[in-house]
Amino acid sequence: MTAQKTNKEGRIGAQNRARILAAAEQEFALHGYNGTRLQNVADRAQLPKTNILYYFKSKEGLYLAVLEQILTLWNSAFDVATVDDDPALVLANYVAEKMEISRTKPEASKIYALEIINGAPNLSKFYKEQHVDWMDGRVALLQAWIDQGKLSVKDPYYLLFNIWACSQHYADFQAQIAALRGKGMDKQDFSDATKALIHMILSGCGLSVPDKFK
Amino acid sequence: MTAQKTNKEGRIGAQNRARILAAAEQEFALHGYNGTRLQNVADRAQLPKTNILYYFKSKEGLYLAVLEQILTLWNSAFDVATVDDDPALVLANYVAEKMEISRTKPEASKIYALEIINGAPNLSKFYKEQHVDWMDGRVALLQAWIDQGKLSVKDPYYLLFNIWACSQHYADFQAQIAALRGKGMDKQDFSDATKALIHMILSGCGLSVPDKFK
DNA sequence: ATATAAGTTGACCATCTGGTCTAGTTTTTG
DNA sequence: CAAAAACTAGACCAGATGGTCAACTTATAT
Repeated sequence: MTAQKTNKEGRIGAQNRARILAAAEQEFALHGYNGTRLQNVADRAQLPKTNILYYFKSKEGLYLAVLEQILTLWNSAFDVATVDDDPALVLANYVAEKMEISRTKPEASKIYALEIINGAPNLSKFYKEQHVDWMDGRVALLQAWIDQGKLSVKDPYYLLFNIWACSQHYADFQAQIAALRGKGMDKQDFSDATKALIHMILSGCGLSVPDKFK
Repeated sequence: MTAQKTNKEGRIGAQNRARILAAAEQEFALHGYNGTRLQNVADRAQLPKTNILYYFKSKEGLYLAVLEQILTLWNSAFDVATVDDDPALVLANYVAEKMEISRTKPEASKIYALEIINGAPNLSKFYKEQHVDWMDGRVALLQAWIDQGKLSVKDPYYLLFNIWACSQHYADFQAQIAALRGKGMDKQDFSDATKALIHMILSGCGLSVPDKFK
């Protein structure tokens, strides 16, 4: 071997990639995959369109990169909770985390929603299997709490679905929410909505709300 | 004036319109507005593409017709509930209605969700105003129940948002739900999910579940 | 310093797709 | 039975858009 391969990506490259990814996230969230124009992504990133194709092989490649970045957001303390933890605290924290993502990263939530609504054609088999494994583990944990009499729900699946549904709704449907309320949700509104949601979820499980979330 | 204008639409026309609308609903739900090809709608409706443009002036016209049809689904007994009605019964019925729509008309829910996620660019000003009026009225009703001590929630808005979020989730995210459960939701599963949701919603409001929904 | 890799850029193309045009056929109506 | 309206349908086009190409400039490493 002769000269060692350089890092294959200079500082400029890393910076531009990030710029493009951020711009693409906005555009995909706003217009969906098919509605997004590479030219618009380029304009938003203030780079010529050709550069996007230089860094990402194709529109699909760009989308997959955005999607991959989004999936890392889903990580949570709930992932590693055990049967010895307090269900009320764990669930309340999980809801609060989810709501915080909806507040700070609504674009990510929207892109994910669009992907699922369209039948998840671009989520890798690997991710799907991993997600099923995660779900199995969390359902088992919830079931253990149920068996211990710490949690009162019939089916753990529906509990998780409802948590996701409500928390993501505040990101995905923000246009409707703002229209119906007459104003957008500010930080305080999110705090109130989070408390309301935690109250509802925990009440439904026969748990009382920890002071921290009252 | 000479001959009176005929009905402007024969029997064939009405039938074809319905066929096209049904096909378009499927396609729009599956691929979104931009991802939908008129040719695919035509194939699904088993009609030549040109016919679609004949009955609906343009792709946008077709989409608007589909959307309009969908909005009529949203009508509910809750719309006309009064302060003298029983909150538990009214809310439980409302949730059950919403879940039934998710079960029987998931495409409609998906198209609506796609529309809102993208900022509701095609919902008419008229519809939006009407929706705000509806919301104001329903919020007032909920507030009246709260004032009477029949209902225990801090903010009626979040209650309604959470009801919509959960019920629509079972339609919009059916791909994810089926993947995580290992099988799709059948009628019995929907019945269970509906009971779980009603239990959660009513618990969160300090209401007990009517026998009918247990 | 200079060679090599990384990054930039405008010109250009192939294809796809919504929509038009025209010419015809069927249905309805008086 | 005509005449008019409703409906069918293939051929075709204009514009948009993802993507390629080749030439160029800048950065990096020895």
